[in-house]
Amino acid sequence: MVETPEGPRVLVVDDEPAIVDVVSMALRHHGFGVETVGSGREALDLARRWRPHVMVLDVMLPDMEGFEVARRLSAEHAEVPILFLSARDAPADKLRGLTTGGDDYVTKPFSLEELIARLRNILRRTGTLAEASSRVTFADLELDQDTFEVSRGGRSIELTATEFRLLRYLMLNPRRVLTRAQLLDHVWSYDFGGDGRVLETYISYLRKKLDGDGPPLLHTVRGVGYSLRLPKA
Amino acid sequence: MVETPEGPRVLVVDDEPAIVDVVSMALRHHGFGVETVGSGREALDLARRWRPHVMVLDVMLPDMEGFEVARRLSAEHAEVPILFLSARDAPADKLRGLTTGGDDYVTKPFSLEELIARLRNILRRTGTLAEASSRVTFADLELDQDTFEVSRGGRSIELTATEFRLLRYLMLNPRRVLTRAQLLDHVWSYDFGGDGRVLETYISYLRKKLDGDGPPLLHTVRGVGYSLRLPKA
DNA sequence: GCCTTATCTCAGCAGAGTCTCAGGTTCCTC
DNA sequence: GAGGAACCTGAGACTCTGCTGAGATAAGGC
Repeated sequence: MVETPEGPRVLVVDDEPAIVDVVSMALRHHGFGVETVGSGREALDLARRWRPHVMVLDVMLPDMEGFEVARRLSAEHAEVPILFLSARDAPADKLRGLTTGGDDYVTKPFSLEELIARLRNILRRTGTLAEASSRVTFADLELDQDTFEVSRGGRSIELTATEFRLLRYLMLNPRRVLTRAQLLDHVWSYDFGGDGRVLETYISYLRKKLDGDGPPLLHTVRGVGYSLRLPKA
Repeated sequence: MVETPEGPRVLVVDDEPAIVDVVSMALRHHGFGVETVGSGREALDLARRWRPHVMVLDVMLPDMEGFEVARRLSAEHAEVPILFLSARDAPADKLRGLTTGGDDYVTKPFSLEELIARLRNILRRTGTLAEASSRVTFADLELDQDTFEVSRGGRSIELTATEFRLLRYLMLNPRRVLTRAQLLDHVWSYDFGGDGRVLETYISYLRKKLDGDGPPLLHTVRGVGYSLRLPKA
């Protein structure tokens, strides 16, 4: 009844259909096998039967807290690493202790880039994902997804959180032209409804910080989007 | 009752007959199997019975929003990747999030080239279209739809957005003579009402950029249109 | 609560891109 | 070869996109 997916199995648990939809679609697109449920009870049930590699779990569910789901699974020695989704005002003390286990959390609203990066992190730590490296490079650019360090030609560069997400997404898709919509979708939070011109502002910031010395790597493709590539010699 | 088509099955959903006609004709001509309906209810019905590989779906339908159609199919685990058609002034926040899931959108008025290119993209991503490459070649011409790079004989060529669409259409139909009307329809938006002589201007631009060195590939067929072919030796 | 930092909005500017037009050229028909 | 139609192309106008600095707003740290 439940098909066997190709990639790692992810169980998404949230009672908001909008969130479930956008998250599960993005994950499937990235090659994960996805199942979704809307309550703690169903989550427990499917976790036992389907044995997911990781869960994306809202902390506020209609029937019980997400932490309770985690506690019960742990009690029956059916541990699953969990990426918690929390509201912005969730009790910080509970989220704190999470990053020590194999678990992690993101606060709503989050960007899909963020979610997927953290999910991969968890799977890497638990050994499900072979790909061990958290470092991405392009030309003389280096970016480490664990330490959040970025450097160009050995010179360290300080980036803000948004700048980092933007650069990471570009570096994960080198040379490909990414449209405005793709960038806004992946780098900004899924419910970002504002002016698309933020993007231009951040491109400008990034350029100032990393194209300052050396040949420009961040190119505008007029009428389409942006792309990370080496200037032709 | 519904015939089995050769190519990928596309379900076109729009309540404007003009759009449905022009789109479905273009798709059939490109080897797609096409069915059309004019409302959300019919779309859901046919999607369940006919199992299309992809849907072209207007966001504004008489009985429900296109997003609602997508949501319902998703809810019953009958996901179909969707290319949304939206009015230019559609709420940006809803269109956001589409490029993440495997879905995509074009805003009206669109060019058929654009539509077909994005459709192919979706089918490539979902694995329906075997042809994995985003690169098109003809003679010593190369064109990459992901990076928007074009080169002739290894020498890189810079094209503007319109020049690129025009060349892509020609390269996807090598040796065939494309009429003025076909070119205007596919490369410009379907309701382009302006002077048909733009086409000549752009052909001229293209010639200057890519027939500069090497034998001319872009040929005029007087009274009919243009064609991409090797000059006979 | 205050200060700092990050994020987003806005508006003006510069310039690329698109389209129109007109004069010149090529090709075909008779 | 003359005439006309189709086509080519350079120049210019207009549009529209993208860049950037400055300020408003929100978030985070002390």
